[in-house]
Amino acid sequence: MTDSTPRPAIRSSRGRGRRPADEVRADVLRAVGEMLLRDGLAELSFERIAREAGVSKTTLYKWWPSVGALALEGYFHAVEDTLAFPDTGDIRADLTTQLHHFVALMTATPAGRLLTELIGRSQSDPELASEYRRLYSSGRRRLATVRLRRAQEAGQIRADVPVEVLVDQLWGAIYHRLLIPDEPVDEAYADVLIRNLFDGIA
Amino acid sequence: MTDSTPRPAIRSSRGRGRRPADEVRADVLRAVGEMLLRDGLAELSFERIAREAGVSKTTLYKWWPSVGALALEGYFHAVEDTLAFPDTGDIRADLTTQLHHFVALMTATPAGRLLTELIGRSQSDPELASEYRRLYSSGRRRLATVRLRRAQEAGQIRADVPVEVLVDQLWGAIYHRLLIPDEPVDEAYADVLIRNLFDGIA
Amino acid sequence: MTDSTPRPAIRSSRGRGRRPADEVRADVLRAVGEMLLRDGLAELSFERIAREAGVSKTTLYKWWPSVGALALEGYFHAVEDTLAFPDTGDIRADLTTQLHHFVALMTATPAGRLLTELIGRSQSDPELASEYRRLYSSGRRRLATVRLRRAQEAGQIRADVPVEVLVDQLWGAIYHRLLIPDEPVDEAYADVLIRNLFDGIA
Amino acid sequence: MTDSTPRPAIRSSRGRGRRPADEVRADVLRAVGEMLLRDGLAELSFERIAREAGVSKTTLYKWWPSVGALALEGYFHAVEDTLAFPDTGDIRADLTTQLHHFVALMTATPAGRLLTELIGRSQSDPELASEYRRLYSSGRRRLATVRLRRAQEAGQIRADVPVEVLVDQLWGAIYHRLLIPDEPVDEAYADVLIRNLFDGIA
DNA sequence: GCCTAACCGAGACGGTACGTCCTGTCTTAAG
DNA sequence: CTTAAGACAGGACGTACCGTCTCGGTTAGGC
Repeated sequence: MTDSTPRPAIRSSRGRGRRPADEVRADVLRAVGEMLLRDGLAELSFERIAREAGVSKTTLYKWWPSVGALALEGYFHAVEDTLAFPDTGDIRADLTTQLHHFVALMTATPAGRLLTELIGRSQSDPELASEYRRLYSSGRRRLATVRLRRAQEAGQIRADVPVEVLVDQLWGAIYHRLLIPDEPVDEAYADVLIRNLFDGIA
Repeated sequence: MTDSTPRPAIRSSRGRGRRPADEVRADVLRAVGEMLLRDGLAELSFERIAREAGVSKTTLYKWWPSVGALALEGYFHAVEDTLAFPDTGDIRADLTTQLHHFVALMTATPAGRLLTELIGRSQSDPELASEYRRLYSSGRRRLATVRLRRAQEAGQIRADVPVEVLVDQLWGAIYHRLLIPDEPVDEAYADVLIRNLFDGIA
Repeated sequence: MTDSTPRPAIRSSRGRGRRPADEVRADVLRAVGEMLLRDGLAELSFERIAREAGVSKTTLYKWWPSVGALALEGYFHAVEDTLAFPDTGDIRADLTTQLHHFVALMTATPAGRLLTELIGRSQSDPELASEYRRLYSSGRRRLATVRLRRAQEAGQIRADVPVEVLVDQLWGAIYHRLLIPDEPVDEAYADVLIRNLFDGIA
Repeated sequence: MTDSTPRPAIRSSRGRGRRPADEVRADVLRAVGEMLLRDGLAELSFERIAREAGVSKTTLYKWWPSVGALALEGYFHAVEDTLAFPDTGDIRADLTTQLHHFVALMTATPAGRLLTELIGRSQSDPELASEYRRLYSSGRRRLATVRLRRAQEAGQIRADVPVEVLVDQLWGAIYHRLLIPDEPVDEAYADVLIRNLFDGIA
């Protein structure tokens, strides 16, 4: 970490020759992170990123297939949302803890807006879509299913329940309200989600 | 549906003066509908719509606040997906029927892609977002909550369950898989959604 | 003169029905005069005039063939440059007087810029060109030739000199410097113009 | 003049990347020249030029400050009116020769209309005005004054005559009739201009 | 003094151009 | 030979204006 000053494009000299790839990547991701938090995904473009990061468009096109894909990487660089899944042995308590954290992250930090913007853009950016899907399936969804399956083995969830579906009915339900925000998202809402599933609604 | 030929702006005569507003609106919506089904939302732009509908950009900007908002109206003009909610008295059967229809619409017709693209774009188009929210809350979501509340009064759903949340845990769960398509969406999936809620998972 | 208040478009009511033609014309010319003096000819357009004068475009198109033609009329309404030609019997003195006045008008008042702008626009606006030519030939040019011809009859100018050419070599020379302003225009310049012609340059 | 076919953008292939600057400039000037001779200055616009030259608007805006400025350059590219000033030792004969050529150029070729249109537009296009002034002062006006000053040193013109003024009273007088065309412009007219000055009119 | 036709205002309409921004490809120069 | 720098063709943006036209009202002229 020799050079982490903000440096909003002072460079200006240093000629045009080759620079170490890692240095360039770092510059790009730092700039994208800043821009995401400052202006949101909508304002992002290869053009602006190149200008702000002091990097040529050629380089960006070489390493990232679309603005969205680059934004996704910049998002993780900037947000670093570590949603570790607790395991106290009580699945219902652990789910409550986790969903409360998730709701807080989505509603009280910039991560919420960025995430919905990323999902939004992925509807028309195939590169972003597949990358996002990859990260999501191997990340958040997997963490959840692993923990749920352990609870199933412990007899806290019925054996004939496909646990992946629970992910949709818990986190997916929250995403639904984030993406079409006509109803509030808060901890009470998360509690109801859990209660409905565990106690049944009949 | 007597006239579905492409018809790339035959008009061509009739001078340039004012035309009856209704005629113009009809031309626009017809063109947008065709373009949506043919190319998808991503290819849509005021510029292209104006060209294809034989309408001036000024007119478009006067009546619609954003491409997305216009696309939304064109979507309903083209798709007209009437998802009436059945009421046989058995809520669980009715939900199954409705969700099966919904799944079919989303996976077997162009409506699915258009819908997710619209939700996607609404993440960065406030005009589209508020219009979509308005239609959604007063449309699909309301139809569902009304039916669910009736079931609640009939004692088929526990009284302390806020029925709006069920919308998120049924349709919202489906939207989740449509928007982040890493797991399949089919009738069996819909059945599990219903079973989990009615029977509970514990 | 019942209503000569500035009135920058207060109207706002009074409905839409027919108004006396003279009242409308007066409103238009007043507004055009103001706009010309304020912004110059380049900023003028039927659209803006209609807005500022509280008059409909239909009316403007009905009475004036082009913006330039309307501007020309508005110019005379606003500037009212009465360049009467003196006649003391001494043509050289009278020319000096007249040219000094002309130079002053062109360099010290807005009339100069407006006039060159009008001549400029007339190069691409045939309606303005012919109207301007008509006014010019029957106005300034005629006043000058009449006075010059009288001097010729009085023996102050050689009989074989076509006096119309003198207009070009006096006022025309000044126009030249006004239209391609690479040399100064002042009273000394006017004096030299007269001296060159009367004394010869050989 | 081997290639004067219209050629409405044959290129069409070659992708979209950067092209050698000289090639692009040449395409632009050729197209502008053709358009000027075909349609005149009034029909010229950045939009049309871009379309016809197969060049992007960005490029035009980068290199030329206004349509007029580009037209001026295109004019010289197309017309190439070399009005060399003869020097036979007899200034009066040389002036006659030169003015006859000038009159012919202005009345018998498209150059005349283009020139007056350019001067016209320069009244409301500062970029064009300053560029035109620069070219005019360092070109035609300078050629004339240089030749006139030499005649003055040779005693053919009185020493106290500021020769720049003669330019206004000869060419300027012609411009006057070109710009406000209410009197004819021909060789006889040119002769009178010279006679009036050299012989005096008194 | 009433009615109706002529006319006006308001402004929507199809177009064209503006000047800016961004995309994805390509060239040139520097290292 | 890679990188930076950025020019290039293309296309969309949102705005302004043009000249034509529709619509709704008002007023004035004919009765």
